[in-house]
Amino acid sequence: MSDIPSKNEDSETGAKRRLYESIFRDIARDIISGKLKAGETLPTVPQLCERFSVSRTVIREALQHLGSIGLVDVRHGAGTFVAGPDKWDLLNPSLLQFLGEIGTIEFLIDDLLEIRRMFEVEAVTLAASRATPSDISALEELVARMYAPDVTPEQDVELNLEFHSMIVTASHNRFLIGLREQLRGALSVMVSARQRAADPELRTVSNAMHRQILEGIRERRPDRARAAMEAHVQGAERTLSRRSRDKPLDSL
Amino acid sequence: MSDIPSKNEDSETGAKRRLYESIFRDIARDIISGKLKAGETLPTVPQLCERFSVSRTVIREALQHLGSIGLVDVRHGAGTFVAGPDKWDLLNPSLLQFLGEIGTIEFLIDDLLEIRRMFEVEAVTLAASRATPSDISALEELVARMYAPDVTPEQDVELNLEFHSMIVTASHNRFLIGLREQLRGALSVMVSARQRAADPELRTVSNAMHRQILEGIRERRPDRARAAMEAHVQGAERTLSRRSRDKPLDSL
DNA sequence: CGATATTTGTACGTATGTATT
DNA sequence: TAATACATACGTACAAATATC
Repeated sequence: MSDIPSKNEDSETGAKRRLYESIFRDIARDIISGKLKAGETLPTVPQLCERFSVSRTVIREALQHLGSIGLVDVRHGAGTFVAGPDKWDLLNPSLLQFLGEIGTIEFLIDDLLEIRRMFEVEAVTLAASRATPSDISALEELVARMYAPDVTPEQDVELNLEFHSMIVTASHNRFLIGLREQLRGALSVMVSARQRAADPELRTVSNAMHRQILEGIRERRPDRARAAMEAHVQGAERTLSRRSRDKPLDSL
Repeated sequence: MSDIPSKNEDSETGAKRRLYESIFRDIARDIISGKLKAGETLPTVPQLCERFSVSRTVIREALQHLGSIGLVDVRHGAGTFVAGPDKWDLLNPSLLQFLGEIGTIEFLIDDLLEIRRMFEVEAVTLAASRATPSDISALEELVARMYAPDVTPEQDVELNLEFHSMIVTASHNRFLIGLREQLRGALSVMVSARQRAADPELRTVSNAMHRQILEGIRERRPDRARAAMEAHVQGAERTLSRRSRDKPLDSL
């Protein structure tokens, strides 16, 4: 035991702290990419220990995480089995991130757009009847920043996510706020995808809509805020939806 | 080491398998009940090891779980701090169960009703445009069972939850289905509460509404299904809401 | 500011229990 | 029944973050 680094770092990606993570990612990759097929069994825990040169503790942790997002089914006494896509927990941010990195999320786009529409529209309806003065001034400040001329595309994505996040906060529904955390990864994937797919001029249109939404909230007119949000989300649907199109978007 | 039972069982409740669970529950109880106040520090890990006579592994697991539902904040190098209610993860089923057992969930009822309304209404709208013949026949069979004269209150709760669960399945939106799992605990709490609070005659009214919802789905009329679900959920809101009432419900 | 003590984090190896085959 | 495989818990060692003097 002499050449073990004092800090666990991946030489390529840098910044990896937990040993189980790289193992988790390795196996997850193989499952998502289809290299490991549903129903197959993984090697036994001692075999995995040897292959990855780690202790049972680490392998157990990796398998637990894989199990918690539905990629494998660990059965006491029997073995660890690869699970099919229907068992995957699509709400899990790390799984979504993998799907974005490795495979494709195209097959989820329409489901995502739907859930986004209902979530955002309901949130803004509540926000328009409940936002506090401090909620509103925070939103105003954010919208002002969106209008700045020197906003980079990355910043624009960030500001967009922040805008929608603030509206959920302003809904003052604690479950909605909890669900926002669950959906954060999914929404993030979509906002980025839209920006890649859309015209550069989109930002002007989008900002105008943000302002309308804000007006609806500020004037405490839930119907107006709701309608503005519906229009806004429909814009994303037009850009990204696969269901309502004949031709596929190859820019996605 | 002679009188240690070969299986970890709680003599009272029976069926407890993991050592960390009882510790987790002990501490969670003290936090939810207010015995431990926000900002206080828990004993150090070695102290907890001694107090509960278990190893670090077990204490660590208990603290991790407490942290994952937001009851404590474990800070590397500093200690473990009790978190305030605003940090609690209300979507977590075990936390909700605790709140039901120990404290009260009254303060959450209105938030719950709102989230339920939006969730159910949107789900049924999608279901009405997408339900497959097998979805529909499963719903029909379930509604028929609801009309049986000898349904116990417990069965009625179960059938209700199953009805709503099936509608989500029939929406064929994979994220909605994922969220259903997240919300299952919360919805369950509410359906039970309603049954306790409502008139016995409610079941007749409620069943009629279930039938209307089913009709809307079967006829592929999203608007009709949506309206029926809205009426149905408003019934629950009338029974349970605290926001729209002057007098508190003492039957809750 | 720096040295030191305290506290949590990670990983190891091992022993034993329990479910499945 | 026996063999296999996962599950739980223990104790230890060292690393890393924080607090304190």
